[in-house]
Amino acid sequence: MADKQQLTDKQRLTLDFIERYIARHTVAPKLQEIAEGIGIRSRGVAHRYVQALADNGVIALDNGKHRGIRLLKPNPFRSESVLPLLGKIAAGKPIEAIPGEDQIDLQDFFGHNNFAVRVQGDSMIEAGIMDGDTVIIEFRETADDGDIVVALIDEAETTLKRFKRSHRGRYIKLIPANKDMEEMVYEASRVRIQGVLIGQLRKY
Amino acid sequence: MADKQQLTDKQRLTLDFIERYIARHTVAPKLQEIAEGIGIRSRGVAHRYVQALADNGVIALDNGKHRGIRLLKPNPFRSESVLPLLGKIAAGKPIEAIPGEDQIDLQDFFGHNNFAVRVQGDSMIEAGIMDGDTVIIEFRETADDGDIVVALIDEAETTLKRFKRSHRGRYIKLIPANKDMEEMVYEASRVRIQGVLIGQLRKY
DNA sequence: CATGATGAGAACATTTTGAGAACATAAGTG
DNA sequence: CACTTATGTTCTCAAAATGTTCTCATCATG
Repeated sequence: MADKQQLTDKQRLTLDFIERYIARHTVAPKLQEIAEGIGIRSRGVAHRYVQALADNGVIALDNGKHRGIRLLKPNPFRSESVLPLLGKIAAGKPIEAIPGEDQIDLQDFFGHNNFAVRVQGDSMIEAGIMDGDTVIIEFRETADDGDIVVALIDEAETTLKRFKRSHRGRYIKLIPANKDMEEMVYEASRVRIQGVLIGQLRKY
Repeated sequence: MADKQQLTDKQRLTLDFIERYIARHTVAPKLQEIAEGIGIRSRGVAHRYVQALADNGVIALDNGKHRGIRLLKPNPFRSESVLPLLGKIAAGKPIEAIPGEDQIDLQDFFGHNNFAVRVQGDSMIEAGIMDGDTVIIEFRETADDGDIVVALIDEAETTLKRFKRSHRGRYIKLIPANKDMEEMVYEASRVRIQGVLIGQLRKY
């Protein structure tokens, strides 16, 4: 039985790179990308390693096709959309799994009408949305009072604010979450909703 | 040819464009629009990609009809950990795919040693971490000064604070991000790092 | 010295991509 | 309806990108 143990260092590095690449991109890498990924320049050499892995039985090649590498074993780097949720912090005990609430699922973030926008500025800082954060927006043309929306004003300026109707819908208030800034009121016709905030995330 | 094939790069790009277009306009794009959207000039080439997608079964064509493309499946090729990042929203225009558009990849959140914790309390509110947020923690036993860590104090109490050594490492400061709260200093032996903050997210 | 792992890169084969002409049909207009 | 225009479809020609195979070279090791 062919085994990973029999691989040379570079072959293992190559396999590792391929697995990570697929986990990240969902498609296999090109030979050129593999070469760069393992620190060499030659496509030919990369191909030699790939061929060795195929001979070894850990991958299969779709002969001649671009990106024609398939993994034959489960990918240890595969992407998940759930994370273990280990309970509440500052609760006085070491962190432990809490029965009944055991996973956080980010599937909501990846709906088909969703997109991400990088936030600029501090206008929503009291809502915990800081400069540089990424917000997840669901594409919609309408919003309810209290929603945080991406609004296009006068077809010119885009902004992230809390949404509120006034004067029976003839006017729209866009309310920042920052006490140094003032809310703005526009005629409804000047404001177009581009999407509604459904999530926020930040990387450190 | 109706078999399930791997899509080529351009085919995937085409599918991606079509899905985004439909999400925004509710109708399918014309071939000319697809061509421009994926950066080519030839309607014929765009048609070739569309035909390939139809052969692959991810879309269906209303033969000959204008805008006669229907989506058949949720896109299995867009990674579940990737979202389009529309960065700057083009002034004066509806949100559109921007050439050179980037992606936000949540792959980082799903590492093997990561877990999620629900935050209780306001001790880190000035760092934009609010009550009810979920933080992503990488399991580690050590931290650098300035990291935000999950710390276990006296094997009894768990807390999320900014980490700082003092007195050459004999003491450890745990610093809240809330001016109403005070930083706390412990002997190093009383504090055990459980993990380091690498991300934060919130659902609305 | 013989051997094996490694790397560069040339040369070639095949796949993938692009342009655009030509035609057929759908959609719009009077 | 007749007519025009726009759009979808099919085709050929070509270029670019990628996979494959090869030779040559270096280095370490026994």
